[in-house]
Amino acid sequence: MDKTFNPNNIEQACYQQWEQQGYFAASGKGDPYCILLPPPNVTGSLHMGHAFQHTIMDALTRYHRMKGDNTLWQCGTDHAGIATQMVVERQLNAQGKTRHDLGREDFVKKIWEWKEHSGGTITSQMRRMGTSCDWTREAFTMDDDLSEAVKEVFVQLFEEGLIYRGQRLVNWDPVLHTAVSDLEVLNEEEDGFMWHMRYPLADGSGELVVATTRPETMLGDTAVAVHPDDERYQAFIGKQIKLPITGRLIPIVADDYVDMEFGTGCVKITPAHDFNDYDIGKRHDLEMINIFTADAKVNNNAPEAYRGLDRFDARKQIVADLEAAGVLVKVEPHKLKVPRGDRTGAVIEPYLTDQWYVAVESLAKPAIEAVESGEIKFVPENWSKTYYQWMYNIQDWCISRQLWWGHRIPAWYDDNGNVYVGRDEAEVRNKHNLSADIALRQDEDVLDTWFSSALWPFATMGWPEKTPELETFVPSSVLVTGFDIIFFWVARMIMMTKKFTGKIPFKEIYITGLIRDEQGNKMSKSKGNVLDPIDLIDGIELDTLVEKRTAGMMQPQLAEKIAKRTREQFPDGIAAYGTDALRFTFAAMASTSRDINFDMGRVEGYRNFCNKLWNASRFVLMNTEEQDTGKDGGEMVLSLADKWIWAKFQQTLQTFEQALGTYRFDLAAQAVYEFTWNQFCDWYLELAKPVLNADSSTEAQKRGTRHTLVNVLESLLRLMHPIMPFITEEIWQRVAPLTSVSGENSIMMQPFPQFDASKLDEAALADIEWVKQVIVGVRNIRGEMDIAPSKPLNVLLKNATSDDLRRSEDNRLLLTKMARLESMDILPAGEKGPASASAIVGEMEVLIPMAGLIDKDAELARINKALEKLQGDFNRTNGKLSNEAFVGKAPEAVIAKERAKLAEFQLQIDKLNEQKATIEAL
RNA sequence: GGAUGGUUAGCUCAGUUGGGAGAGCACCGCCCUUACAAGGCGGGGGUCACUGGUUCAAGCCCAGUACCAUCCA
Repeated sequence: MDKTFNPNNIEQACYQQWEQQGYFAASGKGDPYCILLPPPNVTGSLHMGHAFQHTIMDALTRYHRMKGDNTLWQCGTDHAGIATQMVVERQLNAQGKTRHDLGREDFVKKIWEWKEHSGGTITSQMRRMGTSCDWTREAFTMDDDLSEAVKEVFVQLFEEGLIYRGQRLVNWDPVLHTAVSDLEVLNEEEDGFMWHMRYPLADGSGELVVATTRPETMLGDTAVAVHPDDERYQAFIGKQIKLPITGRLIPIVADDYVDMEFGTGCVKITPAHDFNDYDIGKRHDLEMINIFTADAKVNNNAPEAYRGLDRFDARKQIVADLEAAGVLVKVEPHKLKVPRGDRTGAVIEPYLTDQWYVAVESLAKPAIEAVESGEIKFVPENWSKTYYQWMYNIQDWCISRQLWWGHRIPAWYDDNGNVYVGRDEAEVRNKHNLSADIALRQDEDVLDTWFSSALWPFATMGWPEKTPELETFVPSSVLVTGFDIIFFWVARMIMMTKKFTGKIPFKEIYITGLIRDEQGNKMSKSKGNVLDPIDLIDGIELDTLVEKRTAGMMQPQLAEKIAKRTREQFPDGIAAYGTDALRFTFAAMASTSRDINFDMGRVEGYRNFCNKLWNASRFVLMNTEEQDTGKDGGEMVLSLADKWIWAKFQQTLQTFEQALGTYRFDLAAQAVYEFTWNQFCDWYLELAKPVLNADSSTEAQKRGTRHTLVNVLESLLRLMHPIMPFITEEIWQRVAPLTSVSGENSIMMQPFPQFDASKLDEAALADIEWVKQVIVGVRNIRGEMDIAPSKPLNVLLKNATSDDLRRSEDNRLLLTKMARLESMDILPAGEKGPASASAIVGEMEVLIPMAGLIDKDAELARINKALEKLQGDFNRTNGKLSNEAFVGKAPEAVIAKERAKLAEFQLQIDKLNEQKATIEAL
């Protein structure tokens, strides 16, 4: 084995081996355990959030596979309508072309080509992460079978009247020329203005001043509204306004939507371009005047002077004209929420169009019940509130998109505008008796991406066919995902799966935190703070990293700043930490918090941890390979340390499994880290050395310790495997032959360690605790008294109890080696001993005579410091115990504990005082 | 405006029915001791955001305040 752990030598070959052996497929035996991969965008690449969630899913998958469950991790990718279409469109734009130059058919063909080309990016990156999903079942939302499912669902919902077509106000992206859902619109506060304009009454008897953030929409105003209780405007209600510029007559209506406090208390109403106004328009039966084209330019419903103007140019022009007409009262700076498309950043225009909708109310009900009844559980539980909040206020879902990439809506129109829905044109003709000479054309639109991903839990299992997978793996066990798609995806999966299978899609929903940069900022291209998980695995040179972060930016002016920051943050680029270290980092950071600030220091720390494990394994192998490890029998005597490390391992195993059961990967990671480094490496290996090296050890003792070394390590590797698959496999391959394990020749197919209560040896735990205390006590004095580690010491044990005597005798060799003792003698009872530096272990004192070794003042200072602390502890505890209220009301056990503490403090204080006196007398 | 979460060591974070404040990294001192300097041994460092309340006892429970963050309108 190399002296340092070198991850890239082992990972890839290891993975290929697993995949070729078909280890990732469900075994067909045991309880079903299934995880659905939230399908990543097919043309995307793996980001830190994916890497994080995939680590968790893989840890769960590997754990359950090793536990003997029939484990399936169903993977696949999403066609991601808008996102993918935009990627390919941008490529075309770079060549000076648009998708319209190609036409729909060729453009879609281009996207498929691009999908073939880049579709493997995510999956190959996933392989680098070590994900053990069943690639033979990999699905794609636009695959034929999944497309069939989409059609089937659409048709069935339509036939039940749950899908309908209607004209509504939608969020229109004027760049993409498509409707987008509420969830795809970001409302951010921006600086704008509030224009106050004077609207004269038609009869010339007065005027109203309305305030608006969008003066250009006045071209489509069809009313002015005031609050019915507003005393200022009572006389105006029912009168008419003569709109400036267009001269149209519009009514003044009363509606309690109007906020009397806001602006002037008069609101202009533009039903065709504002959601609130739309509702008011409906209530008052107002005319809806659409004044924009699909590009958000002024259309022919407006006066000629403005036609063809972009909406923002039109705004300038209108404001100027209003000013010229003397009806502009004032302009104030104003902060307002501006809706922008999450893809394009374009200001979203509320726009009247024909769209397809899913009536969700009847679907939402069972979906809400599934969570309320506890059939589906959110982890952490709190997220259910977010879910309810949305579900209780759920709106019909606009599912049509004016895109070319996606599942085309299975609806056909004849020349009279009749619409027919069916699985294909033939079915439609057949069903509706439409002869071949009647021209039908299919709807041009495609379905929202989330429509198909909502079917993921059952469509990937073969629905609408009745497959065994559908029977076995629906519901799946747990969905691991981010809170950002609870609405987009999680809720919709629950609705659709309930509707079409009658079952829930998953029993638990584990909501992970969001990975942010070390300062808590969201990672984004424009901030230039993205990390590519693969770069953490393989490492990357500074220049390459800078180039990567600044290439292809939407806002090139930021490039310089990003380059500078990157050079500051990573002056030497990023080291190659390997997959296991990265995975361990993710696990260790997976606490309950909703934001996870990614800290490079942690990755480095866990890379070191890998190295530690590697070297500990080297040590074990050096001492066991080609030696008798007792795997074929032979007499074995287990030392106290051997029994102790087995006991510690049981505790660790328990903690680990408990943590995993509650999705506390951070606690699980901490448990293995602590055991491996602080117990196994720091203590057990050191305690094992004397046994292995001493001439006094019997062959049975050596065999026992070798056996323990290999077998604890082998068990530990299996314990860690779900989190760190590669390094554990690599080491296991060398360690396993030294043990008597059987079965498949890969750690990932081995059983997970089983808790063994008989190995939880309490006596061994207590005894080694004592040994550690003695050793640490001596080291302590060495460290603080500047005694060279190499200097052997004579120690005296004072006031030793029978337990102390037994323990000191039984562990003489260990104590001598590990505390580096020249001698260890027992002070006869009652004897004071020489002036010494001392360590207290229970009732016993470990004395290191000062003569020639220890400075009087230094030891006095040390004692005083300890006394000070002890006195503080004593006073606090004493205060409690002298408080009648405490003694009267606190539980017995707590009082007893406090009394014991007090006695302990007193004992130590006495001993220290005694030492102090002795030393002072020198 | 409504909702949710956060505020603990220099940094990133744990703290599980309320009962002696923890980890990793960073920092300081000493060590190339035959697994590991990506290491070993030892050490320093915290009015647990603030104010009040409940309690014998509060980082933890309750109320309020401040700041930060996210979601919804």
